[in-house]
Amino acid sequence: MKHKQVNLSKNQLIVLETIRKAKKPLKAYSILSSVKKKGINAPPQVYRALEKLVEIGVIHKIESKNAFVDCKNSECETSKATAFSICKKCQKITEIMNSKLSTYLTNFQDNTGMKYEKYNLEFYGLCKRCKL
Amino acid sequence: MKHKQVNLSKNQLIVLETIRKAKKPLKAYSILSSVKKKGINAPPQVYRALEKLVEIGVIHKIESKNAFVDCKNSECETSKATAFSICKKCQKITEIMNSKLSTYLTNFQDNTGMKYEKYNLEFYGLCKRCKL
DNA sequence: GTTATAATGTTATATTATAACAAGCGTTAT
DNA sequence: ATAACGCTTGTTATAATATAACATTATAAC
Repeated sequence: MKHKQVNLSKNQLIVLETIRKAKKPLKAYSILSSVKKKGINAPPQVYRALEKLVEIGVIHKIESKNAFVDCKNSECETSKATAFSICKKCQKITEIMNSKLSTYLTNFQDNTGMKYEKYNLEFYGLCKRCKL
Repeated sequence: MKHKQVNLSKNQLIVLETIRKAKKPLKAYSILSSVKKKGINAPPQVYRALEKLVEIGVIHKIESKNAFVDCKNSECETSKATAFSICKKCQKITEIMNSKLSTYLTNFQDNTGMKYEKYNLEFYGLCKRCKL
């Protein structure tokens, strides 16, 4: 399943391309400084684009870092079920795509009677390289 | 198992008590304004206390809200394995204590070779009351 | 008691995010 | 065609969150 086809605005496309080209999660103000030359001048323009892109699921926010990555998961139509691993040392962030995990969490029910619609999971640790 | 016994400083105790008395997660600056009358004057004093309290696991940070709650889980010695449910409507936040979930996540291994030491999971949805 | 070390206090500022309003733009009702 | 409306984008200003840098005070080591 491909990403939902949406007509993205000019600013949304610029921000999305910037995030896609980056090798690591980008912060909003870092995006802003990258796109000033393309006519995006002010924070609200970036934050609005980010909000829309998160909403449609083509990017995700790493909450504990206030940073944004593009979604590598072609199954991911919306940002409803996200999981990341974050290396505490090199800060490398990887989206975890594991269908057993997502099935488990999507179906998780506790005893409070709450209906979960969305989750975000962030694992921290040392990546393969940094473990050495 | 009880919380690790640590000698908390005066500021740490004041901040902890403030969070414990609150019925919902508190933001750092809201804590600051509550504790000004007790001699805590500036953000770094609050943030340092919060950092220590998170480290020893007596409070947790709700990353997607930048807010802090006290840990209700007597098993929770450090903030290594945390899960919350967040009502999108009333913002009520509850710590999920479910040993099957925590066992599952603590033992989770993906194929990247990363050793996970810690995780934080946040579920969003509608609580029992707000569903009606 | 003096020196080193760590903890706390203070000032200033950096970083992240949004409110509020203005300008543009497409739709449609006349 | 154009006025009136709603929606998106641009702009200015400021709010909210967090930390750097340095000063002071307390604690420990000798």
